[in-house]
Amino acid sequence: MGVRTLNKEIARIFNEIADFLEIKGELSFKINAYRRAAQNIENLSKDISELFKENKLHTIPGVGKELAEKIKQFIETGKVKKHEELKAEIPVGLLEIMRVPGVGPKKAKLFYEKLKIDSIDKLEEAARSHKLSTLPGIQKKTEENILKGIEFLKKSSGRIPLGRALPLSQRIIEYLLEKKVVERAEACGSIRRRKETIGDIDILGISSDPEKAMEAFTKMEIVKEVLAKGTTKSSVIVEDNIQVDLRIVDKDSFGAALQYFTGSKEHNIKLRELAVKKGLKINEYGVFDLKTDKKIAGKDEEEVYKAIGLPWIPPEIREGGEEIELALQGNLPELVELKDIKGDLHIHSKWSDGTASIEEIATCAKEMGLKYVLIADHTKGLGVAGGLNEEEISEQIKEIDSLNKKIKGVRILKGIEANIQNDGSLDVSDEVLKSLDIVIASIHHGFKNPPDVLTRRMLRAIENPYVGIIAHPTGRILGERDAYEIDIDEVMATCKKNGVALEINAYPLRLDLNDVLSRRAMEKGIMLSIGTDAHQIDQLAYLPYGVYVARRAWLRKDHLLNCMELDELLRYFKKKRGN
DNA sequence: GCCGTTTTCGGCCCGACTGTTTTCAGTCG
Repeated sequence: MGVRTLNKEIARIFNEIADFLEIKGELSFKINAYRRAAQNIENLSKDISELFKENKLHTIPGVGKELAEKIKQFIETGKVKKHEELKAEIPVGLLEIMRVPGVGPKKAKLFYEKLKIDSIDKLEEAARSHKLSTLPGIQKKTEENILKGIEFLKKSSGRIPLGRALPLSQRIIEYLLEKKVVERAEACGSIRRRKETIGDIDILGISSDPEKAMEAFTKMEIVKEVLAKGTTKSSVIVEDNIQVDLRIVDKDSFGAALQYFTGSKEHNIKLRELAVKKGLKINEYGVFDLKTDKKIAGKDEEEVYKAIGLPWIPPEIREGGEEIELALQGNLPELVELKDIKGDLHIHSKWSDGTASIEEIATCAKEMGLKYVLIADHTKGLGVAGGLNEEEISEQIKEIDSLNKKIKGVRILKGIEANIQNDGSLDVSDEVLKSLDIVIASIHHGFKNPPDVLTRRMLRAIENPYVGIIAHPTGRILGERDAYEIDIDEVMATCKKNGVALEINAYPLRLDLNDVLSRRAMEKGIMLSIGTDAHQIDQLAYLPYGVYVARRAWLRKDHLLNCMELDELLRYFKKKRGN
């Protein structure tokens, strides 16, 4: 199996084992052990097979003797014995049923044992014909809720990309502020942690009149359905079946609530364990002394972390990995910030399939406070995108030279997004590549090549001395296309050897490399490069999404090409080419 | 199933809401 999915696959199997064990009514601690290990494996920056080879599986938090054995089984045979046994014992349909909101392991088991329900269709049929309410503890209301839950599940498109959820949450917050029904509001949950996809939108607010806030929130134009409307909490469904929750808390508890609702769950559990050791208790209202029950913090987040002896931890790295241990030692890295970014290193103009002129791009970038932009249009191998031939590239270079004389304060860099062909060569001659400041190369076709062919193509491109950056290295598009099956570790090793950078493509549906792989690249000493891949002028605004990935990958500014000053950047690539 | 300057055995994070009850289990975040 290609390394790209191994960590995820093992995490998925452990989560599934946990689901099965829940149905069996196993001890919750055992179930949580599987879930904790799954979470840690998914966040692991290293490929798990590497740890296996080095006999270091036990260094993964939450992995002991038993789970290490199961990981070994999977790596060696592609299966986990216990998982297979559980699958034979319990129909997988029960896991599907548990995805219906309101149905957990207990109800799934009850429905299966009493009514032989092992699919969502059968569940729907049984609820409609009121067979469910013949069971103990189930009445009309539960049947109705289950039907609603099934409806929701069918309509919902799964997780929403951050690029959609974040702006939506910001619009809702602006609206609440404008209506003056909240004094302050923040999106929390995975939006605040800037995860690439979001389940639902959680907003936390302070208000002197919570009921008025609830009224305004549930009456928003975009609301399609009100799920619940209480005095301090309401839930609504807006366009595209996205659920939005608003909670109002006291000013004195805002920090504690923000911390609590930002998560992640794993991070919060570790935090609370640490608090208990210090004789404290954390909940969404504050930090309390266990003995006296006296509240000692809660107003803001800094205070909450400080109360348990920690510095404030950036939301992007609150995943329950090693951030708490490092914070305790005072060794948290200084994560890169948007203000550290000096340029956008991947932009298309109307010379190929973009819509903006180079002048418009440069002017906009200057307004954004950027010092440089890399124009990287497609090349002739990508006919559908109006890719440029050598002659056109030379003409574009002339235009950029003259624009650079005209526009001051921002430097337009000459680049190209060369197409990596089937044999790994580029569709542009070295002679032309030589005349450019920075060359990007990427794969745009033949994704389904066998993994070794794809990998070889990529390696050859990286070895081209003029190539500086590999764009969208895994080719995944959220909700549309999985990453291609390249051997990413071999790609990284070759990048390292040749001084080639890997891109964090900031286009919200790409975010490629993702957070986990960007971190792995950084740990291997590879430079990363943020590019918006903008095809329209307003898409230059995607730059922050690249920074979010970088922060989730624990990058500092010295890990990113974009944080170099212009002359430093140019020197870097001159040196790489050997002149 | 994991884990250890209190412990190699006995702990393991916290609270709200809902629907069903009549004190609570199940579900969720």
